[in-house]
Amino acid sequence: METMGSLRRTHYCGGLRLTDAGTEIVVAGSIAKCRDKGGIVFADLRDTTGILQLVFDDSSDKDVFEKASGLRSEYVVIAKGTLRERAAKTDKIPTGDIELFVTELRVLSGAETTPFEIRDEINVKDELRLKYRYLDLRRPGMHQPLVMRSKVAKLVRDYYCDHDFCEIETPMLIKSTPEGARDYLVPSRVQPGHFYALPQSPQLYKQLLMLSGFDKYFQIARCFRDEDLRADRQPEFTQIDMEMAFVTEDDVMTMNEGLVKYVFQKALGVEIATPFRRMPYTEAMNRFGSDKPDTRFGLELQDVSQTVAGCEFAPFKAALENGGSVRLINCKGMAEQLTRKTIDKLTDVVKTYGAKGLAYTRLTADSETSSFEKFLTEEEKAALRSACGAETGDVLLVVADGDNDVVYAALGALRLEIGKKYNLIDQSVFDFLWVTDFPLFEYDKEEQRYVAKHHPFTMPKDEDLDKVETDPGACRAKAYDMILNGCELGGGSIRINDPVLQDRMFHALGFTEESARESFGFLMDAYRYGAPPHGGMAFGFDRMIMLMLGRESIRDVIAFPKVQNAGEVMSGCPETVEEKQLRELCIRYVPEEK
RNA sequence: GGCCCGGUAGUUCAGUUGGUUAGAACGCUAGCCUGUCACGCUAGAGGUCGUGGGUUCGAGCCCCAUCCGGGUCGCCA
Repeated sequence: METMGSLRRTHYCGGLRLTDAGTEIVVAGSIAKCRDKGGIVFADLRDTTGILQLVFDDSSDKDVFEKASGLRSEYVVIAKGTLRERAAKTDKIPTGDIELFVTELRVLSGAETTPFEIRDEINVKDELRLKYRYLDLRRPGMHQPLVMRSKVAKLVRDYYCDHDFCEIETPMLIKSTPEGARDYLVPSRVQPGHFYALPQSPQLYKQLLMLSGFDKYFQIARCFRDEDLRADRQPEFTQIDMEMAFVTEDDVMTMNEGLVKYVFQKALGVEIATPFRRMPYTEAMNRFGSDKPDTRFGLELQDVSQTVAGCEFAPFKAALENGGSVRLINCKGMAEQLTRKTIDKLTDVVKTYGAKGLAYTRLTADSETSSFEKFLTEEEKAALRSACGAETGDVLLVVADGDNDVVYAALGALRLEIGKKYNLIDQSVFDFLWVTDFPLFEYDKEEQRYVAKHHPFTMPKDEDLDKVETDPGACRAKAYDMILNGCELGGGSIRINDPVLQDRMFHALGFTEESARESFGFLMDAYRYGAPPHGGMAFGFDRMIMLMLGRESIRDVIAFPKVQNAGEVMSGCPETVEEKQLRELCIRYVPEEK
């Protein structure tokens, strides 16, 4: 192993071109691959910008050539030499026209054989990649998302700062509140038996900053939620969080359309048309069965409850009697693709969302098969087919349930499944959309009460103000979500700035005076001293990067992600701690069972 | 907490109705090779079949339990 001696890097690999030929340079990095031909040695040098071929032959210094023969993958080197045009060029890498004829080589570190090859094309299990995350991150394809994160974070700061926003940090150790996601708890040593929570979002603090007169706030904030993971959900994640005073829904939406337009233009060179389309929540649910509809393809839902009312098919009858609905998707011209066997598989899909089954009618050129039409009269059958525009070649997929949420969830998921499976989705577009007019409350069947759909500080629509007590289910909120390609990119709302209205909200949510004060007393007090109207939103930063780069997993855009059990395989956390640490926190030590 | 999928050489995988010495490719090691770039040729090393029980004359294969990873439902104001 050698030191760098007097050598210092003068250039990075990736940007060198034929026009640089003839210059003497020093490059540094890792050996990606050696090709030792005996009399001539080629070595690909990789740094964070790309790859440059090093070359050694019998005109090389003898010691240098010997050193080159001993190079192995992932050795760390610094090399000085003359950049020259290649005798044999390649268009496989951007630097394929040139190579470095090395005159001085210093091997700064050896390397054992890595558990997997450091190349983009490899296919290795996630488990292994995550255990050796530092090696996984050496792959050029893994650099891209982290570089993009950095770039986008800067653009976000530029945009908001240019619009007079102030970036303010809020605490990471905060009070635990019972509403919403489960908190990560942190025990206090100084106050035994007392706990902090890690923030699920800077929500309350940013609202307080508004009534402190900061007017426009933003923060790129780490957030924590102790809930189960998904491909697009990590327990520790980053939000672009913002809030503005003296604004309406339109103002917040316009400001953030501008942000997205700016970021996509500067970071990807993609022009996004603004303003975005807007779709009320009820329309999104009725047409797409989802509050984050993927509007890049059709297969919209149709409500046929009226048409089949009175028919004798038991599942339809039961659904309608229980206040639910019968809805279907007409898969136009897909009768050949959606075979009986395929429909059986799709039935399993809807069942995971609580549907009891999937009724169908399949109209091929030579036959008409249906799981339910035999229970309908000829008139009812004709009425149903005409209501949904059924023609030869179509397949009707029908879900009926007494719970409309089940019908929406099942058909919404079915729609996505078919769209993905049969490539109906245009992958080349960024399809933005606002979903607006969310319900203020949703009924929690388990707790038998209304809970806040967004959060308890969300302002009701002006025209629904009197429904907060009388008809909570019909009460709409000044809340909006930004949807990109069927994913929730961000969401927000106008907040309640009237303490009286806030009291009514807490009351409607089933809080007693005491329990509301217990959790949110400081906030309620704050609003008594004068608060401007304000609202804002938050974006999932990780998810944004993921969607910008078309990645499948959120783990790809996070340097050191957690796995499904919320642990981190590389370091092995979470881990038990020493009894002494627990005693300091007055937490009883429970030895591990053998 | 539920459901589904996976765990066999360093890696990715194959492994028949349970049957002799568990295979391939890539990687790795050694030798040869002066224009390679998925270099080529020759030879070689490399395996507690995730773990623990059980069934059996015999288990990579069957059964039970368990651990690890992935997807998903619930959950995620």
